[in-house]
Amino acid sequence: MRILERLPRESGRDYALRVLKDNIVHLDLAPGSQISENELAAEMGLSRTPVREALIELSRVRIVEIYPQKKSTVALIDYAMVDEARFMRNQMECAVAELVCELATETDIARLRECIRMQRFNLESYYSDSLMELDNRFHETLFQIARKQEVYRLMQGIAIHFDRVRGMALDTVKNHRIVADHEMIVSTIGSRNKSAARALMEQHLNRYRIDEAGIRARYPQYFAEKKQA
Amino acid sequence: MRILERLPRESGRDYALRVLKDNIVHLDLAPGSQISENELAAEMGLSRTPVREALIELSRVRIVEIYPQKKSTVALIDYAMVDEARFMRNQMECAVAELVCELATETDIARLRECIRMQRFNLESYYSDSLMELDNRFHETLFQIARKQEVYRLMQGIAIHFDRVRGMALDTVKNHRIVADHEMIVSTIGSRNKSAARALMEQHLNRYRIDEAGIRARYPQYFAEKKQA
DNA sequence: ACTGAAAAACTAGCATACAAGTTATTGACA
DNA sequence: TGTCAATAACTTGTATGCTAGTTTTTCAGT
Repeated sequence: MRILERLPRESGRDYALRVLKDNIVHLDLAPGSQISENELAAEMGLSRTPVREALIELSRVRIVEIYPQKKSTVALIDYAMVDEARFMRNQMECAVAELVCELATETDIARLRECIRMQRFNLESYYSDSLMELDNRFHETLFQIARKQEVYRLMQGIAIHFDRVRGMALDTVKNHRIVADHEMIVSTIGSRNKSAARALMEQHLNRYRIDEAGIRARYPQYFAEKKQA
Repeated sequence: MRILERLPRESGRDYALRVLKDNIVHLDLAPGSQISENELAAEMGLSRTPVREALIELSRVRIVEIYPQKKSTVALIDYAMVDEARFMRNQMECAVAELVCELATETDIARLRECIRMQRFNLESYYSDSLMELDNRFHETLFQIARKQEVYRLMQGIAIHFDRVRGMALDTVKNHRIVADHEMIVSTIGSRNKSAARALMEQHLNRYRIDEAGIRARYPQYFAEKKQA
């Protein structure tokens, strides 16, 4: 497991959460692998309590499974879960895009353009690692403008299912395409064209579609059996 | 505070959660009131640990606010929060209604009709307390048919903000209206009419609109100041 | 070598003790 | 009576011990 640096005034619980999430999305804690409060606590230099609290929180979004008195595991990849995360994001982002057309002030739009400027800069300097971060910031800003920050937070909670498979995909998303999308979206927001904004957002989110079958073929042991309906 | 009966194999944490939620929505734990892990634990006959875990979970949906080393409080009513909960529900329910038109089998539709049958029975026998429960079951069934159960669970998490003000409203929703809505919705689902199902669902959810100003006037001390944007 | 039961080594849930920080109280002094 | 500092009484965060349940291991008996 990769142990991150603990931030200045970060609580033990938040630290444990951050470390666990990082290791889960990067597959250092493999899907299906068993995890133990004791071991994790020892590795992070904490006691069981904050680690346990973090695990409980992760189990709420079904990325960790706790079997009382037996064991806890990192959840296997369940495409039903991934689909729910994507579905929720699609619906909320599109609705937010429309709302932003109504609500955005000139200052708001300037903030969005600033996001995009940083993304462009990032593209040219080939630090493509952090583009995802800037991408997230752009979308979060949209939710802020629409006054739907809590919805964004909840969404991010289950988004970890999606993020985990995103990292496994072979064909990475073309980054310049993403930034170009952002520019068009902001432009339609500026012209207050709700239906266009929604349509562009829908198209934009579709770029993140991933090759489920390909990943499943390469890592069959990471996948849960499809449940019967 | 109202202490509920502990269920057979219910964990301490789940029990604490249930008791806390119940007391929060029924205002026995008033908005803004201070709560202490120690006191709550004593009242429920538990130790701090499970109570604390429950409080952490409630703080995730911002219905409880934890100020480390200072105090914890029941959140004041924040209409921004209520709006987010309603927004999320509206969007997801409408999208799910469309999905159900595609996915519902005859068996699924029979399940929905059974829900409605029980609601009708309930209407006639004037046990109107539990109609909300049956109403919830109907909507949850829709999410199950659409294979979006986790989305439903997340939604229910912040729905507590909405439920709390719902109980404070003077003019109660006309119950027979709700059941009639359900019947029309199922009927459009049966005919696979997506746009009609969405429209009916939107109309249906609008029946839950509440008189914000009226409640605020009666219970000003329960409300948070409006934040500056 | 195989079977099966006892025992040891795990698991997470819960209780409790302590630490670190904040607030309320007390009481001396002006 | 009023001020202010010491202190006591809270708060939540974390560590640790104990309980109850499950799994694994051990080892006797065949």
